[in-house]
Amino acid sequence: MAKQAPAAKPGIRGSRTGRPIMALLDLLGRRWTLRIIWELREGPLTSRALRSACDEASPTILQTRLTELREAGFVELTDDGYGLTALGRELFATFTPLNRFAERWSKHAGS
Amino acid sequence: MAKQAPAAKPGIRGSRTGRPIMALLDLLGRRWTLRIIWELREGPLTSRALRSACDEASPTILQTRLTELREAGFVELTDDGYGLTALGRELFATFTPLNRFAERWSKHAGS
DNA sequence: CGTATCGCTACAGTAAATGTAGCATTGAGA
DNA sequence: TCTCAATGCTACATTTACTGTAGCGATACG
Repeated sequence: MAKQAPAAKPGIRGSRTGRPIMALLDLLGRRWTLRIIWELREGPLTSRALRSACDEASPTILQTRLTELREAGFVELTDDGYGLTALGRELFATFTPLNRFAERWSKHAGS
Repeated sequence: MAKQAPAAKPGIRGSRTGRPIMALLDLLGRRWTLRIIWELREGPLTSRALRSACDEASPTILQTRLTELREAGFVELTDDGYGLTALGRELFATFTPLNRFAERWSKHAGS
């Protein structure tokens, strides 16, 4: 699976299908991606603060994800650290209902 | 495939934090999970039809994800194949806005 | 200068996913 | 009954992704 530089979103599986949702699902379906967006919801965090928020995940993978998220236009690096862009906040807003769903889910399936 | 019954969600990172959203983000943030739910949106698929829909992903990992999704209560195996449960359809509904967002995002064109 | 943080990277080790093959079961057809 | 095809599912070697730890260069403050 050689990854050439495609015209669509670089390195994002499914981005060549012409179905943006596939590219988005692929990007979001990578480890820590959803979590990062979630942790940045209330404002920018420094790379190390983000790492703490993400349960001390490996800086290697956080850096990788942050780069992907920056290329996707969801995250930007400012003087205050990493923060969601306007687009990123829109994305976050789309899965805000997830939070309420998660609460219902946790009651449904025991625990 | 033995149904273990720990306090939280078995094998789901963050399920012990008491924040269901973390468990859900972890589950959804695994490769093919979002995609599987997406592909089942219009009705049940057999395991092999699902595999085709998922770009011929490895049956090993699809089986793993399907088991996780079944344990989470999002997917069930019926006579027609794998399908979303009522809960699974609710979950799908929460990220339906993602589709529209993805369209906007693709026009925004990152990087 | 010394120290402390920042963003970021190297690298060995481990976990996860892939790709291919195939098993056991079921049901339809000859 | 004996194929034949499709089902859900698994084995296993290879490849890729991620982890954990350490540390770099740059910047800032005393």
